Amino acid sequence: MVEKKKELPFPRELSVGEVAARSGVAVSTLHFYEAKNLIKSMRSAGNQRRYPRDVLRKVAVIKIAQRVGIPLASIKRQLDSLPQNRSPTAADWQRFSASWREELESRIRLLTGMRDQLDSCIGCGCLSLTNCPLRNPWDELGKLGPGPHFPGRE
Amino acid sequence: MVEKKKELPFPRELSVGEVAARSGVAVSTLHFYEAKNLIKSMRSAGNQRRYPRDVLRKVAVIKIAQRVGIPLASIKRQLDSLPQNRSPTAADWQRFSASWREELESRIRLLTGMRDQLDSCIGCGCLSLTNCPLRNPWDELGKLGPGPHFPGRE
DNA sequence: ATAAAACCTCAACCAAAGTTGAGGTCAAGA
DNA sequence: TCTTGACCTCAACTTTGGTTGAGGTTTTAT
Repeated sequence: MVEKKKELPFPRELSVGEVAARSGVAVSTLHFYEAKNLIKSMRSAGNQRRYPRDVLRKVAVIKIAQRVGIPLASIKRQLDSLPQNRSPTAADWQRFSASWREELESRIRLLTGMRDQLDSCIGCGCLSLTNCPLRNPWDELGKLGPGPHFPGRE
Repeated sequence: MVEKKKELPFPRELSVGEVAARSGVAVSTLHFYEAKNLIKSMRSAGNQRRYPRDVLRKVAVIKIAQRVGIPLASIKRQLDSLPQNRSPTAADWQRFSASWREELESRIRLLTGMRDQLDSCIGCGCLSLTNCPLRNPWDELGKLGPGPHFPGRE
């Protein structure tokens, strides 16, 4: 029996409007992401965008990474690192997730360090130009957030 | 005895280059801050900027607030709220410091909430479109960071 | 068959936080 | 005095992450 790939009616390709509606981003944003090579599309006979369903997950990943504070350029590098011969697996996304976690940890450490410094500044009435550690980020605070060198970020 | 204000040689007015050198920001940045009304200057006979020494503290405050993540427009609103009849006191700066602390707290709460969500995402292999709370910021995470409404921020 | 809704491209625009450059003036040391 | 360095203004450019609009085509529903 030759297993012909049938056109299943349900998981068919999505139009840009459908992706926008389902992912919650504007159509213009999808155009923008495509221009930036974060996502790509096939085209219909009449040149309209057609997306595989897995674009929804990609857009979700982009939005979450943005919420973590990762710039699109870095997200693109991460997406580019996915194997192109197959659809990304849960393990692939988990690698992303893990690296975001490191980024988050480091940002939290940095902010917490600042908050604690701010506490002593409140206490001592400082912000003084000579001795407030908040003045020069290269000191104690710098040590708190040298950053685990987020993949693909310079 | 009439107390004539003597020109003290030491705390004299500073040129833009001196302020740049001492505060660590570029001259162009000082111009920019002045254009945005964050700082102001007197002018010499030849139209060059002359700053009172206290501009150094103001610039320091701006830089620290920026490190906390506060946009210049909000910083300006805070600076504008200072009494203009006298030089800012330690108590004035402490109010700033306290409000930054709140801002920091709220950002830390937000990031921590995200990190914890991310943990469960790593655990469950999710990022799934249907059940990952990271997908819709309006849920649990939203509640973590309604923000104490940072003064002068909308 | 036709009209409305959705889509296309390309260019321009927005905000934030500055930087860069052109063309000209001011001030300080040799 | 004269030259160099520091300064002046104003306009344009940069980056990030998009949005808006004009002018034209495709798809879909009636």
